[in-house]
Amino acid sequence: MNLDNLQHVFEPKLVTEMQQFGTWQSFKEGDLIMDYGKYIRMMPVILKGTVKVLRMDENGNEILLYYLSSNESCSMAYSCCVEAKKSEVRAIAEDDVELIAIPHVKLDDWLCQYTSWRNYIMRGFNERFIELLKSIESIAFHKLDDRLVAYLKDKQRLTGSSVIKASHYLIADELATSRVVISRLLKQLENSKKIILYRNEIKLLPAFG
Amino acid sequence: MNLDNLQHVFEPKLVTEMQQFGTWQSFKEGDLIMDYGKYIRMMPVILKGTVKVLRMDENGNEILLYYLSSNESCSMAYSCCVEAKKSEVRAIAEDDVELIAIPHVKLDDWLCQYTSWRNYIMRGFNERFIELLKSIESIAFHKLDDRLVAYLKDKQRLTGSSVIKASHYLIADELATSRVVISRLLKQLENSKKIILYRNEIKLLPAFG
DNA sequence: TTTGTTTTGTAACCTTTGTTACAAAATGAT
DNA sequence: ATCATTTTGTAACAAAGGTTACAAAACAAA
Repeated sequence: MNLDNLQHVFEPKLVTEMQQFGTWQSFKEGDLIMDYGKYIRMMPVILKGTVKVLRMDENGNEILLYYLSSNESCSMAYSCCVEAKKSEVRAIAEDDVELIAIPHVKLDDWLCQYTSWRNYIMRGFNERFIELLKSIESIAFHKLDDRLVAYLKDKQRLTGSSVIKASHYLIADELATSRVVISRLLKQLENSKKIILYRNEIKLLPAFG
Repeated sequence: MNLDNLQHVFEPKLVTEMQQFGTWQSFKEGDLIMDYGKYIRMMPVILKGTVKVLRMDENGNEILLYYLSSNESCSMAYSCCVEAKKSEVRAIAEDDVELIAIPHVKLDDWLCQYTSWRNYIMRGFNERFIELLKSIESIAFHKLDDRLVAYLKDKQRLTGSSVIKASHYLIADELATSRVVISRLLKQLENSKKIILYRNEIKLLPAFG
């Protein structure tokens, strides 16, 4: 079990407790980690990989909320745990993911005992709030072309690669629009020499910024 | 100081501490309670009235995030407190507002000491997350006419009155669109006998739903 | 009343986004 | 190779929302 990263964030005693009481889980790319309506009894702390968090409405429209990477936690899960609420979001493994699921009894104990844990949790809440605010800003104030560019940059940052593997259909889904619209906008970007399009692949050129 | 409501939520000992360590503040309609970039050192617990929480982007576009009423807290403030962050939102008194501002040293103490406080805080986080998710859903998946209707219903519920006092301009601002568009949609609603328009006033008719 | 300000109504037009439909290209399976 | 499936390209059109411009109405102040 790879707990190296945790050592940098939490005190040794807490890391030991996490090993003791947490459940280690691993997921393959595309695996469903959490789904709408499922009861939440554990809070995940991500050790490795990236988790995609989505929101769907009644009509099946889905939109990307944010990504969680190593040492980040799903804060929403935490606040749900306390009252054993159902999930309001869907979480999918973006690549291979390892995490520790912390049972909710420990969550409260640690909050009192470990300052590092309390800070971690509060920082998580804050970061998640800001992500959601950014998401709202993006949808409310920016046009699709800007949002698409931001989306591609996000992927680039996240994967560390300038080659993005995704179909137009997937992108359309995550930006809550239609495939034709995305194809159109991508083609514009290609025409202005900022990207090159392949099947299931988009190469970001230097001019992309 | 009106702490009656608090008695129903928190144990007496905690209410006493809140009186002792909290700072009582009152605001008139329209007063600025919190603004972008200001440092947050206290967490407000609302005793009376309604607070409007807004988000603005770089270009000055503003959008309504949610309302906070009695016994609700600005959870975002909490998570900011811990690391003395700057505010990411603006909060305005929708009507006359009374609140207690809790200094952040006490926040942590109470988290350990009082289960009622911990639950209150976690419930707050959860409710705020859900509000933001709803907001995202609304913007991403619903057309303006639906959003406008939802907005009016919200105001109705909040004020307990079927007469909404607001200019088209204000509504446009809070829905992040332009005045002309709102006037157009309101006129449609009037034509279909669901509302009646006056200056600075919108009367919701029974047919409004 | 007169004047200035705010609010609302409306038309005309433009841009962005969404929809439908169909073809071509790439890929995978048999 | 042949066939089916997935992905992408593109055109044509529809709808929603944004913008500009101007006038009328309501209101406030002098």
